[in-house]
Amino acid sequence: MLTNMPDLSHGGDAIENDAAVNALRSAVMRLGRRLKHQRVDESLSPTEMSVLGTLARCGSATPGELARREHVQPPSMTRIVALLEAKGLVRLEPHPDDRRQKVVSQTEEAEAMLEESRRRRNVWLASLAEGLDEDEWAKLRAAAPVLEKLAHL
Amino acid sequence: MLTNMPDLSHGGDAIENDAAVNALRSAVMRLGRRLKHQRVDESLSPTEMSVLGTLARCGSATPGELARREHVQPPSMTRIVALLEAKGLVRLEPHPDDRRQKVVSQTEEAEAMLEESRRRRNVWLASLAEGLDEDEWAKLRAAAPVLEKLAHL
DNA sequence: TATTGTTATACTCTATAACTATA
DNA sequence: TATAGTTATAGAGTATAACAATA
Repeated sequence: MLTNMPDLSHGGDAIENDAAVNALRSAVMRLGRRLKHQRVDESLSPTEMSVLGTLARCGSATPGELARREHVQPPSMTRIVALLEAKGLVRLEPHPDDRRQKVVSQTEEAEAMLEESRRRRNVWLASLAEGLDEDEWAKLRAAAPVLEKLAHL
Repeated sequence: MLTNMPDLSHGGDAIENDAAVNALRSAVMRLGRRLKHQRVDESLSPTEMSVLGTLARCGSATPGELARREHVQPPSMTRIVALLEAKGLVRLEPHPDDRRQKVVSQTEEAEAMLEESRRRRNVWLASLAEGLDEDEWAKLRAAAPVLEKLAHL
């Protein structure tokens, strides 16, 4: 009896890809938990950080866009944006064309905080670097953009 | 004023490594959320799946070992193991040498379920494959073991 | 009538603290 | 006295359902 592998259109690496996805899945879950603990700012959840990162890249976005981007339901994003606003990290303005929507953008405080957060992450990075050799780091650097693409595919 | 980069011992890729970690962090958070939704078995949490995966690789382990491996506190692992046992996916036996400890191992049902889960993941994989080219998959395959190493470093 | 965002509520997962049993 | 595991409890984060306002 033949194994039931997917018939991927681009070639014969289906089995290797499957093994990679297996490894990825478990690594992503575990790393996610560690990242939660390694929080740079104790008062900011991972998703809040991620939203700030998105705003830093995109400038501004509506709550709905942010919810889709972060793969979170709209009510959850309402709460997250409200918390960020209460901390003075985002600003909410009315949408110019559609009075149902709002426009969320980051404040100067957020920008400063992201800079500080980057500095602190470097400490964690340096401690991790002990355990990886240069070849492993190279593989990580090469895969990072692919993982990002995968995350919002 | 000089930027405050960490002084990594192995060479001059500190800046690239930092960028990679940034990308990794946000990708891991987002992918984690998507994986939660893409659950193969609706009744199994990501950590439960991860524990089964560990048992499949290691044969058996004590609750304490599993907790350390999954980066979860002992009480959480107690609950997870109890749920898995209730579903008939793991078996608990007394430790041969130490009557405080227990030995957790997977059942035949778990093995069958993991096989089915692998099959279903392939469907998801195939749909994702549309968005990645062969070069990107190659980078992912190369990085997968490094991510696993990072996850339990 | 469809869409954006919000409110109210409940659920899932994990953590901390206190406890039991064994080493 | 220290360690493995458990019980009880609380908290964080997210989801679903029902609703309001606007398109």
